[in-house]
Amino acid sequence: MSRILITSAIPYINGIKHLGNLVGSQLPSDVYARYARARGHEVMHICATDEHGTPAELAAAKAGKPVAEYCAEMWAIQRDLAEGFGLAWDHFGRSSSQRNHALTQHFAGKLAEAGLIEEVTEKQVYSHTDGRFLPDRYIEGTCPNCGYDGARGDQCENCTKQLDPTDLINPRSAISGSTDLEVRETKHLYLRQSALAGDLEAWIDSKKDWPILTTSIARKWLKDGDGLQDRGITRDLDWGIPVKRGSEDWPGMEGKVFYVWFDAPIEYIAATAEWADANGLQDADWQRWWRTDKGAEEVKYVQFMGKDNVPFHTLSFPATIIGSGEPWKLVDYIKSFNYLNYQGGQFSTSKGRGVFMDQALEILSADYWRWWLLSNAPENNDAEFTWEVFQQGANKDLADVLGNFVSRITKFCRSKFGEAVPTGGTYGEAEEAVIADLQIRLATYEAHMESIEIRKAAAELRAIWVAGNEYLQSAAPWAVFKENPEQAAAITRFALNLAALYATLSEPFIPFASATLREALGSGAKWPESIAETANALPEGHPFTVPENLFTKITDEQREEWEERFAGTR
RNA sequence: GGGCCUGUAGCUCAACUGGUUAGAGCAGAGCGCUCAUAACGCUUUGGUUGGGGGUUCGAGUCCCUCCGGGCCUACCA
Repeated sequence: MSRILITSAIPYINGIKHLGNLVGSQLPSDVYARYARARGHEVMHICATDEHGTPAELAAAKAGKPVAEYCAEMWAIQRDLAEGFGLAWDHFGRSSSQRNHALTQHFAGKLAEAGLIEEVTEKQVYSHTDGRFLPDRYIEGTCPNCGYDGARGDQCENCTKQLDPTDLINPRSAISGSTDLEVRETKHLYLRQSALAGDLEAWIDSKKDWPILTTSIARKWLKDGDGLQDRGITRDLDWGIPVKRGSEDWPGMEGKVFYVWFDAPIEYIAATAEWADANGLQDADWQRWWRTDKGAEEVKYVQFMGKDNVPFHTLSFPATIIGSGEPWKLVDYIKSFNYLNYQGGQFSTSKGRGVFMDQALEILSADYWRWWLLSNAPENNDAEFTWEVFQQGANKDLADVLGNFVSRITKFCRSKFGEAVPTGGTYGEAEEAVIADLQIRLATYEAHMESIEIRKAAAELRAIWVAGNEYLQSAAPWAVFKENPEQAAAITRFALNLAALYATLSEPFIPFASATLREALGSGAKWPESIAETANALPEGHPFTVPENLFTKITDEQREEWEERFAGTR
């Protein structure tokens, strides 16, 4: 048994996440964490909200609330939705926590000591009307290249030309529309990532088994143009972590905060400290996950994220860790995901396009979403959600293959033998063959889970479900019963034990249905050492109840209604 | 513009470092079963692997080129 630290990319605070966000990090990390726990590993599964930055301030302003209050409310909403989806992390933290304040300031101090922080005076656009500096993206105007009026300060969406805000003709604030702008000088801290480029490249090169999506993005940033660029790690904002050197003030940086991408990944560590605090534990209890001098050397650390997050996790955060000169844990494996598209376009938070977590739970229970999203996870390519494919997949896999298997065997048993595992008869060749087949499939399933091949694991799990229907069909206890009730009893007993096995094996993907099934059968959750031993896990005479149908089918009427309902914007 | 990924049956995807007649699931067709959520099982029809060229004894896999889709490009996060 080993110790596995698992983090999911932390969702931004400014709204409810859509299914694309969910399948890109939180859902696969949950499957992996549940699997690792089931196998008996000691697991720390961490997530949090990412709360700082301009969009959070704007969203709070739009909601008419102080930003701290807004974030607290949104954190609670996201926590509840995560619970609704069965996302079982050990702690769901907040990047605005005191723990993260202290750690972020600590890292900045260490980086400064190591000579990796540079102070740079630069010019930035300030909006008098908005009372704030504007990020390049929040400045709009006419593109000097193509004349498009909606060009942003970083790039023109129309002609794709890279721009500088001062290039724009008639620049205005994208927030208020105000043209009362001025260019001001402001001082910021830069992390000298360029000085660490060699270390980072060697480290990336040593990761032979990482997804190509992960390493190719990292290499692109390392090699492109002049190589890895230094990165500004401070901003002129109110909401954020005040810039300090450890616990000391930082002269000249008063009133500034750290950039959200500097403090967000540090929250993985801070959230683990928050976990210790919340559970009345000591610093040593979280440090054994994160400090290689305090036990974390033996920890396997796995991160889950969408591809847009990869540069920060392969380069910026490791630069912070390595640059600190302290023995912090570096990630061992980064699992990255492509995007899930919605009905031929993109999911979009800003445009309200697609299905959002709260809406998804309103219309169906979490397992439908978990199963379909995970068995179609965008691992090697962007994937596509359409209502028709979703309906087909969920109905076939969950209702017909798994749900109906449980239904047919429990109801058959009830009608012929009553609601207890029947006694009599013995297992023979047919059962041995199923055991042998499932033993191989189990090994394949475990191998896919361990290499975090989510789609393949799901396909193998489905094949394990199918084996139950195949067995029943060929063993035909309903026919055998007429001639040889003892033999029919053995067949039924074997099939009931398969159902119990399925409850255990399916738990990482569909925890709610798995729990329902375990409760109905009165079965345990212990991961099987061998299939043979599970064939009698439910002993003769063991009472059970027939569960409600685990999954009802999505009807054509429902599908059409939802297709209509979610066609526009929320 | 640059970089990366990608194009395989009607649909969604497989195919370890190039190696025998390119495989699954869904959808379609036929048969069977009647325990079950009109569910299940068996059989079966679908592919010049986007086009063209090249390397090789051998190419879905490597190279060139053309066509299509997607992402990233560092101050949204």
